[in-house]
Amino acid sequence: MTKRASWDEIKAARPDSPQRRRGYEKAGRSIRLAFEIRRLREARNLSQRELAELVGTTQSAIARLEAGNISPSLPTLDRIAHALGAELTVTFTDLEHLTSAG
Amino acid sequence: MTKRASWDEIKAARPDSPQRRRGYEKAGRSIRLAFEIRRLREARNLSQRELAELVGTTQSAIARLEAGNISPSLPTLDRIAHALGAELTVTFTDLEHLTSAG
DNA sequence: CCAAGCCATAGCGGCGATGCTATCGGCTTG
DNA sequence: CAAGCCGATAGCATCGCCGCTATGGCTTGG
Repeated sequence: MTKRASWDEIKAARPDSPQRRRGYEKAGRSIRLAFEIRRLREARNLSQRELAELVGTTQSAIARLEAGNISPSLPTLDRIAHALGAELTVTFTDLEHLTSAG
Repeated sequence: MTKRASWDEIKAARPDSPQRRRGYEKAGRSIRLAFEIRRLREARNLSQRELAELVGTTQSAIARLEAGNISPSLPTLDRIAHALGAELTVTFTDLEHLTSAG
């Protein structure tokens, strides 16, 4: 059975391999996160070195994150968030129930 | 200079190394994300194998994620979200401006 | 019983993120 | 100029996630 409803359409509408989106989406989010980290850090008047100490790493690691060229792991983001007095939130937003394909 | 305000207190109040929190926080979020993925997948009436195909991976990889024992990477979560018609959101919530230290 | 589909798990190789050291240029302060 | 702090970057080792194959247990249906 498996009444897949309109999911077969979605499958068909898939333009190219999912891997294509990888670099794209990933880069955008990384840059945004990098900005967020820097923003919060400077709001606290912390240097990269000081934040690194709070997080439990080194200055170079923080600089690398703020460069935005990589996709940080959730544990790393979590530790940084806590060190900055913030909270990391990761959520899935269901787009199907909103648009209902209309 | 660097008027660090009450941040020296936070430093001092830090009970143990940041690495201690690692496994703790990480596990909680991983389990929640695992649940979310499974919930969305079943809402679409997709098997692990079908979702794997949409994502561009294998059934075992999906099962591994839904097991919740690991901390998925953001690129992986992103691809899964898209395959499920959802959107991944990662944000920092600033807790300082809310509490203002009492 | 046998076949087919579902999910869980183990093992292995590859690769990206992380931790670390060291270095460099810029800026400020004596 | 010398000293000190700042941030960026390179190089390297290690760790963890990921992709993949293969297997086993479980249920459903002939």
